[in-house]
Amino acid sequence: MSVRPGKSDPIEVAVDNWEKQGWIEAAAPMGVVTSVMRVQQILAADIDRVLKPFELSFARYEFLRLLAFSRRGTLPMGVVGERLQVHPASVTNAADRLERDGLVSRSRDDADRRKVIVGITNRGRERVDAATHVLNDYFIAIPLSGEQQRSLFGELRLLRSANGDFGAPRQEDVRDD
Amino acid sequence: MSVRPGKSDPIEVAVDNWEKQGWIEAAAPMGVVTSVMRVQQILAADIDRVLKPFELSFARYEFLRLLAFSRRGTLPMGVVGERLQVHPASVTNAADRLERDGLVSRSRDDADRRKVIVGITNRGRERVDAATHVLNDYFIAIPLSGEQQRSLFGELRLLRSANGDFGAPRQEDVRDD
DNA sequence: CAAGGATACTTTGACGTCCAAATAATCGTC
DNA sequence: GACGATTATTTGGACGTCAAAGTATCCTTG
Repeated sequence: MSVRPGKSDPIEVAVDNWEKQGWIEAAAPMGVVTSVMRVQQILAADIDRVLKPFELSFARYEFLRLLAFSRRGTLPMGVVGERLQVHPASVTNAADRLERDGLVSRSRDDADRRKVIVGITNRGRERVDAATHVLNDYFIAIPLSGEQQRSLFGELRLLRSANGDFGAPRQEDVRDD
Repeated sequence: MSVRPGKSDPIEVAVDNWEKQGWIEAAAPMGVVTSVMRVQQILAADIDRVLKPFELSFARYEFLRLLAFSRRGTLPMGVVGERLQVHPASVTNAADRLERDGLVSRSRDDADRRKVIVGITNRGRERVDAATHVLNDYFIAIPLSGEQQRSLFGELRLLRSANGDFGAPRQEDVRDD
């Protein structure tokens, strides 16, 4: 797992330390886990930077993006949390902020009045489309070959799968609004 | 990039949506980025759970681990931030908490009295060793083959490298104390 | 049809992390 | 010695996460 001369990669140093301690089995996965954490940190920082001019966090961007893709541009709060895999309180927080900025609006479901329906506004659509455009430029610039991307995606998918991120397709997931 | 029957993986759905919108080039890297974010979230939650009995966050664990590996068990604050790639304020925060718990102690560098030296206490060593033991069990249980781990590590390393995470080996990195 | 349990969301409060900016102390140098 | 650079700390704010409590509504059961 080590590379040529100039060690200096903090994570490789850590892996080496692990092996020196005799934690052979754990060394490689520790390196993988630490790498994921670090790469996430890098990506998050980049994305925040890209999204800053639009006054969107990644979480709020994903929220808007999800609504924009839905058939009617509206979804119940619960479904949003489910799709985005975030805590209900986080959904409420994000919705509060988006509503304050006039990018979404809330209303009650007539059929089930417990449900709160969030809908993207025209302003929200413009905002998220503009942001997506710039974000896509960033994505495209990521220095991985198609093959590397497929491989990486597949391995990460194994980790997500192990966590039960997407079990058998559930009924609720068939429809999209 | 799609798998067999039961779609229902939110990220694959997003990738499909991207492609349907005609954002072909950006679809795959978007999926990769989103996957990294999601996997980090899963790992962080797992690790927090594992570390909870030791009253350590992952950041504080890494802090202690770093000190425990250093020759003298002490490092200047600045070096800690550099190795762990975190903001100075975060280092101070973590050190405050660790000091409060009696796991590290602070003192001034005699040679350069601007520098604050943090040192791990015996209590800190016991704590981090115990935590490492349990954490290693978690790492070993990660469901990836050796080959997959190497591959994953390498691809993540490309992303870190692109960010300039570990350029040419710097002088400061040669020594370890 | 009334009661009780489940469901959907919100609210509040506590944490943890990150960043920016201001402050303080010290070092090196001219 | 004085000035500019370096090293930490402090403060305040923005976010995201979680737990727990609360409200409103739905649905089933007796």
